[in-house]
Amino acid sequence: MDAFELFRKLGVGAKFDLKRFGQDAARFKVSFIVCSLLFDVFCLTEAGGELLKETQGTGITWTSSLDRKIQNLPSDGKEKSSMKRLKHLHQEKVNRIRAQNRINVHGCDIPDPVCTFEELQSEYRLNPRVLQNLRDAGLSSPTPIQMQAMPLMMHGRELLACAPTGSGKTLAFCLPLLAQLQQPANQGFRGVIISPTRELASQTYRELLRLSEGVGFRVHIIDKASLAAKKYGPRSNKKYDILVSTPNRLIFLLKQDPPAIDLSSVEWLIVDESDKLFEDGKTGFREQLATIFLACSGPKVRRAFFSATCTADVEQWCRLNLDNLVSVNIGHRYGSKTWVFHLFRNTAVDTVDQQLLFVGTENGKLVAMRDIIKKGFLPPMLVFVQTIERARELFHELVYEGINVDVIHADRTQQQRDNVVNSFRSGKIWVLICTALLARGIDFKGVNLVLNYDFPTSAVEYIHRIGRTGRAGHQGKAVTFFTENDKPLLRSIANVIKQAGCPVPDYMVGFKKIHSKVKRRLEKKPPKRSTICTTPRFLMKTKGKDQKKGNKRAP
DNA sequence: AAAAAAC
Repeated sequence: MDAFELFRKLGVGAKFDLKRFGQDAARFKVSFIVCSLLFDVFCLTEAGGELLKETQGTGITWTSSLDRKIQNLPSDGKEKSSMKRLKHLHQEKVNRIRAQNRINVHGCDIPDPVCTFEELQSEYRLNPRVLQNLRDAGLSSPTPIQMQAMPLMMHGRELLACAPTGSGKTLAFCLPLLAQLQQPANQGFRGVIISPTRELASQTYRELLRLSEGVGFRVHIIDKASLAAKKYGPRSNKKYDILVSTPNRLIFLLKQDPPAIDLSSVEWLIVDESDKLFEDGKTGFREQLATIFLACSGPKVRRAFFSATCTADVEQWCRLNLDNLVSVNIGHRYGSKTWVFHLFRNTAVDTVDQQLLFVGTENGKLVAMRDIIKKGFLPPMLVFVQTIERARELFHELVYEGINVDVIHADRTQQQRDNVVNSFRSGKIWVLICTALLARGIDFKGVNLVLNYDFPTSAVEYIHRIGRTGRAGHQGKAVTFFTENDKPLLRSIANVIKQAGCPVPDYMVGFKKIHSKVKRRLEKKPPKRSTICTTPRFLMKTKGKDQKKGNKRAP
């Protein structure tokens, strides 16, 4: 592709809502980010023509590193100054590509973004078979996060990457992982990917299998820790390359005596949904992650963190602990106080039509739910509730409605969980009731509606839930029920919806921020959620009492 | 606050 063609393509894709941009910039403190962006917009409109002429003459393409080209030029005085000019022009182009794709980078010596997958082969020696597998999967050009994260990983840079739900993060780390490992080797695992749920691990695993088909990489997933202990133990032949796992299964292997797995050859440790895996506290993931970090003891280990939402905590940790960190943000990042909020629209969330629906009370939810079913809806639909118990209850309420409905949560057996996911993928299940288990990372093709039956407890949770629809540029819809009880949290979610460009009643965003005192009180005394049930009260009470008595009498 | 994560 020559410079002209690319310039044209980039020009067509450019859409800056200058009016909105101006308002936002005025409303919030203008930072260097705004300045650099305005500069790029200026370059795009004013300097574009001149730039085009110059690059056409030199035959420089976007796809190769300019420095190398410059080295090949003869270096008398005249050439030298034109070299400088070229270098400058090249930097402007790179800046513009980043601005147009909303790629924000932070760090030193950052490689240029790639604009095509082919560059991974020409510049970074990606196996041509992997490229073919990509084409077979119908993937033609990299998404913004892939454009920047892939060359970074190819240069062995440790990174913290934040990009919207459904914007291709999995591919953004799988491709460079395959490219960096070059070919299968018999020295034990060289790549490890950690996921917060088994469902996500298995999805990533299958994605890796598909990408590496015909290349011979041995990709593994720990599906049963006891079996895996034999497979990867000290006596094994080490014929494996990449491992995908949830934290505890891996730790189980590490804690055997002697350890049933050796991670000392790991070159890449990738933490998917990193803010989730950084969750602290007694039962949080953080300690588990720390154990895994320590086990990857090799001198060559590099680490990469990916998520749609990034907490200040993760960012801080990365700044302190990673080597020459680069952070990449696509659009703007939620959950970090250090970032300038509200400047961009989140591209993934742009593709989701988001609605808030007042249903009055707990009972109103069931009425509204039945109404949606009665009116007819376009399956598949994903329904989020807050607890396992409520997932069960809602399932029992809907199972007689004459629709194909099922339920998934961590209390179901692995077999049941796998079956449910498979049937939902194949379309056998129309309505799937779920807990936070499915909130992150899961890529169901063509979910038409995400229904938040229970109000999400945070904006972050909301973003991940509704991110199950509207993926990879497709259109999706999300409806969120709310009752009187949910009003304290309404403001933050209404703001997310408003930023995404969906209409929200003014009074909602006008709600006062809840004071930390009030918040604490709410945390101590969470509003008691009634159960989901249509059985008349008097029947319930009798049944409940009887059960309790029975329990007490039992020895 | 709940959910998730080993056998």
